[in-house]
Amino acid sequence: MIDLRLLRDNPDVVRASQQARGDDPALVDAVLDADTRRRTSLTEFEGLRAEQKALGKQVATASGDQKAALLARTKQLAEAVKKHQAEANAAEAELDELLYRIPNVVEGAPPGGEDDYVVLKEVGTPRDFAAEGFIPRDHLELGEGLAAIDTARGAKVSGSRFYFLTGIGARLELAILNAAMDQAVAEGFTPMITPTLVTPATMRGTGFLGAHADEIYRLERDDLYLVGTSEVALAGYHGDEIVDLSGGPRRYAGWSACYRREAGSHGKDVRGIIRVHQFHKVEMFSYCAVEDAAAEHERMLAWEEAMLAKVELPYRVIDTAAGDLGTSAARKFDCEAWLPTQQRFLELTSTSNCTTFQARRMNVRERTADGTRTVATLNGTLGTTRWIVAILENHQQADGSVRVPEGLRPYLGGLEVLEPVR
RNA sequence: GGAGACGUCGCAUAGUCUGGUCUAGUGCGCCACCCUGCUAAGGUGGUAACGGCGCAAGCCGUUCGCGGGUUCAAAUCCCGCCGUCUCCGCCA
Repeated sequence: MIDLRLLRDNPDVVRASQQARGDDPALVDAVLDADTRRRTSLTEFEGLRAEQKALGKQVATASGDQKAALLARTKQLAEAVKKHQAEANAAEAELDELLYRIPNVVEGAPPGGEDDYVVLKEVGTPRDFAAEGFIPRDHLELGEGLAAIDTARGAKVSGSRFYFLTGIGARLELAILNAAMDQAVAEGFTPMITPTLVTPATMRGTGFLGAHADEIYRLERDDLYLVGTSEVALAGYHGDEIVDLSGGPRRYAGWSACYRREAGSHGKDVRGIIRVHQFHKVEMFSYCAVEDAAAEHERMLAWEEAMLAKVELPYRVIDTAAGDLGTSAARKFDCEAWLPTQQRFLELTSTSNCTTFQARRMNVRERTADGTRTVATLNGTLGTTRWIVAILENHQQADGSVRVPEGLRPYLGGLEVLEPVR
C-alpha cells in the first residue's frame, strides 16, 4: 500500500508513476475523493461519539427524572452514532479498496513494458560452441544423460511441469542452495526455513493477491495459500511489529520450496525445468530504513552477482521497466544468464526494492526520535533450481559431461566433472 | 478430532463473577530531572499504537486476541472465529 500522505501531498508523483506503469492515473483522483469523504464522515461520527460518551458519564451519576431525561436523549444519540459509524466505516472501506489497487510508486525504473528494460551491464563471454567444434545440448538432454533430471516420471506422478531431480541432479540443487545459504550467512544474514503455506492476510499483505493472483495455489478447504517464494513468509515475519534497525538492516536468508501455477504461460518454456510448478530457492530479504533502501538494493544486486561468479556463468543485469514491475516493487534488477541452446538470456535472479509499500501493508515499523515510521523491505534471489539449467548448458563438454564450477565443488565432495551415465 | 484453561498499553500482572470515577491500576524495564561522594540506593515526573481536527499548544476518536451482538453505556454480558498451554484420541 502506498503512503496516503504522499498521495495527498504529491498526487502528481503518483499519477506519473501510474502512467509509467501503464496503469490508470485517474485512480489517484478516485482515492483523493474517497479520502475526503472518509474524513468528512469520520469527523461527523467522532463529534457525535464524543457527545455520547460525555452524556453517558452523566447517566452514571444521575437519578430520578433527571436520569430519565438523559436516557431519552442518549437513546436518540445512540441511533445517530450507529448510523454515522456505519457511514464512516463504509467510507473507510471504500478508500482502502481503492488505495489497495494502486501499486508501488516507481523509483527510477525506465518507463514502458516488458521489452523496455535497460541493460545495465554484461558480465562474462558466452562460449563459442561452433569454434569448439560441437553443437551444445540443451539442459534436459544433458540432465537426462547425467541421470540428473527425470521429467517423464515427474509428469507421471504429478502432471506437466513437475520433475524429479535424481542422483547428481538432486546433489547439484543442494550444492547450489547450500552455497547460496553459506554466502548469505557469511554476509551476516540470518538463515531461515520458512512456512510455505500462509494465510490470506499474509499473502495479501505482501502484494501477491493483486493482478497476479492467478499464479498462486490456494488450498480451499484450509483457506491457505502456497507461497511462490519465501519472500512472503519473511515479509510477514515481522508483521505488526516495531523492529529495531539501529544496528542496520535486518537481513534474512529464506530457504523454501516455491509453488507457481504458471497459469498464463501455456506453451512457454515447456521443455525441461525452466518453468515449473515447484522449485527451491534461497531468497535474501531485508528490512531497512527507508533512506538506506536504494543502497541496500545495490548490495542485494552485488550479492547476487557474487553467487553468479561462483558458478561462472555469463550474464547481464537489466533494469526492469516500470510496466513489468511487481505490485510491490518500486524498482527491480534482474540477472539473466546466457542460455546457449536458445541464444537468449534467462532470468536467474531478481531483486526488488519494495520501499515502504510491503511494510505498510504488513504494518512493520521502526522507532525514531519523532515516533514510529514504516520501514523499507527488499528481496533478492541467491539461488534456485533453475540455475541447474544454466550451469549444465554453459559448462557442458563435447562428450555430454559437465564441468563443475569451482565454487560448487566443495558442495559436491570435490567433484570436478559430472559424467554421463551410460 | 475431543475436553479444559487462558489471551489486558515493551515484559509481568490487577480489573471480568456484581456493565457506568477504567481518563485501564500496579511492579519491572526505559527516559529526563533531583538528591547523594561513591561498585549502590532514594525521590519526582514521564513512558502504547493508530486516526481526525488544528499554524501550534493541544483537543477529540479508535484499539483490552479478531469479528459480530445485547445495552443509553462493554475490558466486563452473549455468539462465532483465531492463537497459546494442558490432557485425551489419531498419525509418523
